[in-house]
Amino acid sequence: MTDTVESGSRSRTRRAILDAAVRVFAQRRAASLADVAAEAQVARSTLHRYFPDRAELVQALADDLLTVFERVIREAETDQGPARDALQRLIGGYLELGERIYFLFSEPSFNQPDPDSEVARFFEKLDLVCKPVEVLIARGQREGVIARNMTVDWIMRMLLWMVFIGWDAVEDKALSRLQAQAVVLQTIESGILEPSDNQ
Amino acid sequence: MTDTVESGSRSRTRRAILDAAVRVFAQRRAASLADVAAEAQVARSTLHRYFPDRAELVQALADDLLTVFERVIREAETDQGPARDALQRLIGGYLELGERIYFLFSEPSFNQPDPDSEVARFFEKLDLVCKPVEVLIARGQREGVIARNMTVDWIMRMLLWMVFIGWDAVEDKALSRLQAQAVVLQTIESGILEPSDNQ
DNA sequence: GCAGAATCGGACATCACTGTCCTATTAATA
DNA sequence: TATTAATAGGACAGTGATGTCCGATTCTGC
Repeated sequence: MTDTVESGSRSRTRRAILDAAVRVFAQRRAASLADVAAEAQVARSTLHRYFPDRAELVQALADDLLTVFERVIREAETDQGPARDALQRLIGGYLELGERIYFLFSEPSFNQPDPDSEVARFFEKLDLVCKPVEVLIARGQREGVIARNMTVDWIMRMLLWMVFIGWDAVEDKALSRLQAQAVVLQTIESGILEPSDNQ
Repeated sequence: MTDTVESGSRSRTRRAILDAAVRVFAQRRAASLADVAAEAQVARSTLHRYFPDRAELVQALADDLLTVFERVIREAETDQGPARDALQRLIGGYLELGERIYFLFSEPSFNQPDPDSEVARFFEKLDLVCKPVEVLIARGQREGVIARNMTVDWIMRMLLWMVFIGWDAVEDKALSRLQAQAVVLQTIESGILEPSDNQ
């Protein structure tokens, strides 16, 4: 790590590029680095000085995502209180990830990473970070709150995707942010059927 | 339309290319035309004779998707019987779309089509084809089967995405095809919570 | 105000993909 | 079998993104 201490402007520029990249890639997954630089109001050569090549930028984004993920999950305190409440907190947190989650699903190089690549390592770390969620879901099933006939894996991937779908709907102006939060939660928890009492 | 009557081999080659394109693009959205040609076991020059440029290939795929969509929705007979049964039939049909549905969500040029483009026209047609689904959902809400506090738009987009997620899980070997069908249906209908009677 | 850091704004070579074109083969058909 | 249709397999130029490099300019801290 050469950048043990960064000057204020350096770290500010770095952040600006990272944020711009999130925004740009969220809008168009195949955006060029020139687009990112433009969005960050930075010369393309400057971008290349911070991130020598595209892969490094992507990885910085991935690391960034990992950090936010970790924080969101930690703040949801998934091991506290009733599983259902914890799940609600978690989903609320996930929704904060916003555009970042889109990146997770759309980055081309994430498609089918060969093992032993940087990308593969990222997904391993992601698994680690998501461990508490796994534990929470298993707990929910034990407590009889979450359907036992679904695999933990399915529920975990579904959770993430649903948040993404909600965000996508907001992007499309189909829902407001607030509506999205509510409707995503409801859909995940109880689906689209009207609760029936004649079951 | 110059190709009023195609020779047997011509239409066969065309189909082979189209099918190969679906497979290849499903695996890697940014695949090159060379990849598609290779998968179709056809020279790249041949591919270009059938589809002069990439846009034409994509549009042919889109038209193809539209056809299948139309058939699936028609076969689900969304206007027959109880709304819930019709919904189940529909979801079953959607699942047949398989890889094709991935194309719908992943094709880069579909990201933010400018109005009055071929892509925009495709989405208009898609809306038309999906009209029966819209009607079905509205009917479900009137009949008190489907949650009334969700917009029809949300449910429609959620349906499609959920099928996609299920297909994605199958791709990842996380679920078998049969499991996917069941778990997607259950998730859409009643979410992940265990039905509680103390509500 | 000055020195060093950071940035700008290009020029440049490279690379992968694309679309066009042409000739030699192979397949289909009358 | 002769003729036509269809394909293979390249060569080729154009294009846009990428990564490198460098001189000129602007910003920052002292």
